[in-house]
Amino acid sequence: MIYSSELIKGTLKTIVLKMLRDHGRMYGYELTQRVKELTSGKIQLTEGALYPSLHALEAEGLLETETEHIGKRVRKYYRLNKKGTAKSEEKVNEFAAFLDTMRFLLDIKPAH
Amino acid sequence: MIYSSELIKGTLKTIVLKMLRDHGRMYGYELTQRVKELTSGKIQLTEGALYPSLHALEAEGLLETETEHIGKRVRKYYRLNKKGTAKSEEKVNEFAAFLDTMRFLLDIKPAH
DNA sequence: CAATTATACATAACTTTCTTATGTATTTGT
DNA sequence: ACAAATACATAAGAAAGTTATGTATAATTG
Repeated sequence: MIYSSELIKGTLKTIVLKMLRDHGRMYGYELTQRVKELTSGKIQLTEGALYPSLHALEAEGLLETETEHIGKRVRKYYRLNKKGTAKSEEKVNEFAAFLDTMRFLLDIKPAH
Repeated sequence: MIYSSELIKGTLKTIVLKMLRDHGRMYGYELTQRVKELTSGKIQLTEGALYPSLHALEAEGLLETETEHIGKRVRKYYRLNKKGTAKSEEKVNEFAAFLDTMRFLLDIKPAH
């Protein structure tokens, strides 16, 4: 089952920031693949959502970029800066608290 | 802390369907208050989101309504029908699975 | 007892954040 | 050779909220 996209909505930036915190520098396509792998295909980031989101995070001053040439192809790597690292922690913590509240509200049993 | 609204986005219908499954019939304002209470104010449903959402659920054939007059004021009660009850269970289960996936992806420790 | 706050509904304009579609181009696998 | 995968980007449209506004009645409080 791929989650209905309305659930993903609002969590994309959090996912990206966490992935970058864990893996150091990453490029867009890599992010889509890594998340797909880690979730057994249950969460699939679309490029139409991801690239604008990366641009937005960069514009917010959370990411640094470096471009690399792989053969004739261009690859754009993103990396968290200090502000981005702090934001990443903040976002994940906020989401964790949200999870807790929702688990209580919806009476969801903790996953063993 | 009130959760940034982007997180709530996509969960409103799930919350409403679950509340109705637990409490039987409820009216809109009551829903806002009940959710606020249960979450210690951390989730506050706005009327601008809730009423259209209730109308949509009704249009989807998941809810039955009855109007009651309290003094001179009108109150519109909503109740799950059979289809709505099934949908409520489905939505909560889907959200529970999503939570699990996100907990893994974001490496969030289970709450106590 | 006048004024504020709470109760109770509804809708419209706007914003955010996705999806879907489209475009370009290179590299790899069959 | 052709298809699929890699790799970026943007634009049109949809979904689902927020904020603002509107209408009323009931309860509370200085």
